[in-house]
Amino acid sequence: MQLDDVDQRIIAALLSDARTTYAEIGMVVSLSAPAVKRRVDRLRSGGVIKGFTAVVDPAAVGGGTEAFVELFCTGRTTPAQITMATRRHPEVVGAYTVSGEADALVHLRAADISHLEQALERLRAEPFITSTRSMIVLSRLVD
Amino acid sequence: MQLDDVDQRIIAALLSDARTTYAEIGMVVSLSAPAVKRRVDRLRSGGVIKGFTAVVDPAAVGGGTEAFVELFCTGRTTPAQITMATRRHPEVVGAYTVSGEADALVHLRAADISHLEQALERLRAEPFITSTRSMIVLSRLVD
DNA sequence: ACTGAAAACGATGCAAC
DNA sequence: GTTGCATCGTTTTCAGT
Repeated sequence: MQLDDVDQRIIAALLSDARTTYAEIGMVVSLSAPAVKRRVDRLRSGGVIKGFTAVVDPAAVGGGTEAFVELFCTGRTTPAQITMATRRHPEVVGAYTVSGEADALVHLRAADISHLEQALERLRAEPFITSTRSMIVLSRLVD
Repeated sequence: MQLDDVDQRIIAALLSDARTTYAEIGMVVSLSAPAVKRRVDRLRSGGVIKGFTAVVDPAAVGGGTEAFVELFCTGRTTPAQITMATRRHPEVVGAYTVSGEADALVHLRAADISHLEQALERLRAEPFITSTRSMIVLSRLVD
């Protein structure tokens, strides 16, 4: 999908505040509110904008303890398998297949250390996982 | 800050769609629109809701190639130093101090491999970094 | 916390460039 | 093909109860 400069600026506006009104965005990009809405609609149906969400403090909503876990899997493990498995665990907020020693990297978010330990234990019980290496997040510097 | 069950459901509604109208949320949680707005205002000023943002396809906006980089730092490196340094690089979308072998984990997002390589090179030039270990993201399974 | 009114916003059709 | 204007229905917001 083709994005011109106006689209980029509309996206930038929505990234910084998804509840900005179309008229307000229009002021910035020199377009009328309906024109902005049409572009946003096009961006949404084109898959560029997937949706709008709130940015919530993880600590306030029971996700104050995080970890990144490297997964080492058996030879014939497919990405689809890892996807299915990780989706079953509500603590998983991100999962990626990666190059390097590990096969996958999983981002976990739990209420506290014991919850994290429990989630990790559950994750490690997946049959295709041979071993894991955990990095517990001590502090979030950038996000 | 104290969150009751209604607050949680309001947050859940806004997480799934930040542009949901207060009236619509009110239908779900059995409250009038003004009552919902007052709670959202309270959650915002209380820091639970930090803002609202669009969910954009990274590939469409010049961030289709990602990597997680483990940072190994010199003995007297402070988290503040790492924060300052990583903030200077626009490709850094996340940075965390972690337990384990590495001192920090940095999440990079670049347009393509060569852009990623360039960003990594720039990052590695930071004086307090002794070495790095990169995991290039092959596919995003969950996010 | 609800109700009601005024102002602002969102959505759609139609004409124009 | 995209924009702008006008319109109508809805939503937000602030008062008062």
